[in-house]
Amino acid sequence: MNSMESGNKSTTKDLINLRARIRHSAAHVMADAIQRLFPEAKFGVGPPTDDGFYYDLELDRALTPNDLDQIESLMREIIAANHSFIYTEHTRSQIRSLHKDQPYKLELIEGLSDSTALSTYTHGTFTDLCQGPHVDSTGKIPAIKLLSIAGAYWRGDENRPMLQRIYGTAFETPKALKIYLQRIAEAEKRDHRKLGQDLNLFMFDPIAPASPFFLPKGTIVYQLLMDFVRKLYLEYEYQEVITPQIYLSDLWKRSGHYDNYRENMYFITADDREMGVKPMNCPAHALIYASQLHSYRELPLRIADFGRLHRFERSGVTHGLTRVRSFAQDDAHIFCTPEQIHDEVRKFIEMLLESYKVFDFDEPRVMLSLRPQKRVGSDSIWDTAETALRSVLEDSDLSYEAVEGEGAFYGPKIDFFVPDAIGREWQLGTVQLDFSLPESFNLEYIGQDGSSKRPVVIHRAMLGAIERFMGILIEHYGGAFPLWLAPIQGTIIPITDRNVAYASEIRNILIKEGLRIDVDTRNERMNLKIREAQLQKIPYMLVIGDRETLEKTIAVRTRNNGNLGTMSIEQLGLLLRTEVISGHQTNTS
RNA sequence: GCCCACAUAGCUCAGUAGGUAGAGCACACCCUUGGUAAGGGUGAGGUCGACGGUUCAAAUCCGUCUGUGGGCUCCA
Repeated sequence: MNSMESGNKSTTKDLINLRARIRHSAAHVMADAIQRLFPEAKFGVGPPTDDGFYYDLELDRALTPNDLDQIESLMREIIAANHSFIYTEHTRSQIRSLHKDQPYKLELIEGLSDSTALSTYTHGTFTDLCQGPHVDSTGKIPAIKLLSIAGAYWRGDENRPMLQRIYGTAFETPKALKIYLQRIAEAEKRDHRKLGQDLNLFMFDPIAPASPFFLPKGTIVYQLLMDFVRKLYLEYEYQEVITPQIYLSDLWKRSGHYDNYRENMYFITADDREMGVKPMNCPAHALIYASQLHSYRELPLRIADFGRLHRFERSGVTHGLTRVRSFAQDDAHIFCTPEQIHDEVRKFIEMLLESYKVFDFDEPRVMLSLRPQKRVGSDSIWDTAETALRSVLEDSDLSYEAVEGEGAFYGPKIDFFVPDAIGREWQLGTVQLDFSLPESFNLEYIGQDGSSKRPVVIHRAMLGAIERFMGILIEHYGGAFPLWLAPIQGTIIPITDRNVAYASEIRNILIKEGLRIDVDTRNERMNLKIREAQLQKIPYMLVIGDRETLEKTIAVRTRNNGNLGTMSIEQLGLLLRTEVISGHQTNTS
C-alpha cells in the first residue's frame, strides 16, 4: 500500500503481479524446506496474500520459533541453488499418485473439475499441486522473511482439523522487505492498546473481560466524540433518547434476537423471569415509536441513542478497544415511509462522508451486503430492501462492491470502510434497512388517505462503536490527537516556583475560554516537564519563567518541536480557539 | 470456541543446572530553583495470575482454570 502508491496504474499492477509470483514461489520453497526437515508433514494450501504468503500443514508436534529459523535458513539455501520452476500437466490418476501421501492435496484434487488443467510445479526435488504462476527459478526470490506460526482450520471450517500455518513474506528487493518490516514496527508503536496505557486513556481488568474502563483522559475524548455527533444530530434533525439496559426476554423473542442472536447475549433471571441485557437499541426504539400514534406528517422520525450495549463475544475474538463486550454506538433508527428511504439513506451518507473528513480519513470503501442464509422476512421484502439500497448507491458518486450473504438477519446493509494513516482498513459506519422490525412490533403511521400504513426502519451508525472508533483514531493519529480532541490541550510549565502564581493566573484565563489546560507545578526541571509533555503528546507547552512573568507573556512550544516564541495571553487564546474550531468543523457547520 | 505462545513491583523487563526475588522508570522524602526532550541522594514497594500436583524444597517441573497476545472461525 505504501511503496505502491508511486508510479502509474500499469506499473502498480505489474508490481502486484510480480509480488504474487515471488510470494507464491516462496511458499513452495518453504514447503520444500519443511518437507526436508519434517518428511511426515501433510500439506494444505500455500497461497500468496496481500502482504506475503503462508502454507498450512499438519505435523504431530507444534512448531516453535526456533523451527522457523531453521526453515528460513534452509529456504535461503534452496533459493541460492536457483532451481527452475517447471510446469507439468497430468492426468487425474497421475496427479493422485504423485500426492498419494498427502491427504489434503488429494481432497483438493477431488475438488478440481476436469475442465481445468491438473498441473504441478516442480523445483529441484519438490513437486506441488499448483496452477502457478511462479518466477522462473528459486533464485528469483530476492528477499524473504518468516513471520509467525498460527493455527488455521482446514478449508476455513471450524469443524475440520486445525492445521499449523506459517506466515512469511517476500519482496522484489531486500529494501522493499525492509520498508515493509519497518511499517509493521510503526504499526506496533501506534497500537492503541499500548498508547491507551501510556497516555492514560483507558484500562482493562480481568474481572470484566474485554470491557474497557475509560480513565479521565479517555473519557474526555469519548465525550468529545459524542458531542461531535450530537452537533450533527441537531443539524440533521435527530432526537436523542435514553432507554433501559435490561428487558424481559419477551422483547427479544418478539424482535427475533432470541432466535437469531441469543448466543451473543447476556441473560439474567430476577423474580423468576428471564431478562436479556440489550445488545442493540432497535427494539427499545420500536417500543418508543409504538407508544404513540404517528401521522405521515411526522415522518421521518430519527431516534438516536448512545445506550450501552453488551454482546458476548467468543473468547479469542476480542481485541483492545476494537472488539469489546461492552460498548456504545452512535446509533440511531429512522422510521420513515418506503418513499423516504432513498432520501434518508442519501442524507445519512452525506453526514457520514462529512464527518470522516474531519478525522482526516480518506474516502471510504463501500460494501453492499445482501441477504444471508439465516434471516427473517419474506423474499419479496428482501427484494424491495436490496433494490432501495442499490439505487441510492447508483445515484451517488461512490463506487461499491455488492456481496451476497453478508447482510444482517433483518435486512441488507451498506458498510463503510476507511484506511487509517498507515494503510490499514477499518469498518466504521453502517446503514441497514429493516422491514421486519416494523412487522414484529406492529408499527404504523396514518397515511394521507387516513389509513394505517407500515413504516420502514433504517438502522444507522456513523462512527460505529465509540470504543472501536476511538481505538482506530488513536492508531490513526499515533496518539497525537488534534487540538480539539486532545484530553489536555496545553500544559503550563513554570520554570521555578516563583512563576507558579502567574502560571495559575494564565491557566484560569484559558480554562474560562473553554480550553483544557494543566499546570505542572512539580519541583522538577523544565527539561523534564517538557520531555514528559512531549511523551504525553500534549499539543502545546506553555513555558513561563521570570521573563514571561515580568512581561506578562507566554513562551509557546508545540509538540512538533515548534518553538513559536513568546506571545500575549490574548494572542495565545486566539491561536488555540481558532485551531480548536477549525479542527472539527464540518462542511455545513 | 479452536491452535500456539505468554502472565515476575504501578510500567518496561531480568531472573534455564528447583534452594523462600532483581534493575530502570514511576512513587515518597531530602537536596537542587534549573530557559525548551531525563539534576542528585535516600526510601518504600512483589504470598512471581489462581488453584492443585511432584519434591526435603517450586517464580522455575507437571496439570487445570483465568486473562492477554498472534492467528483461524465468528463479527448482529
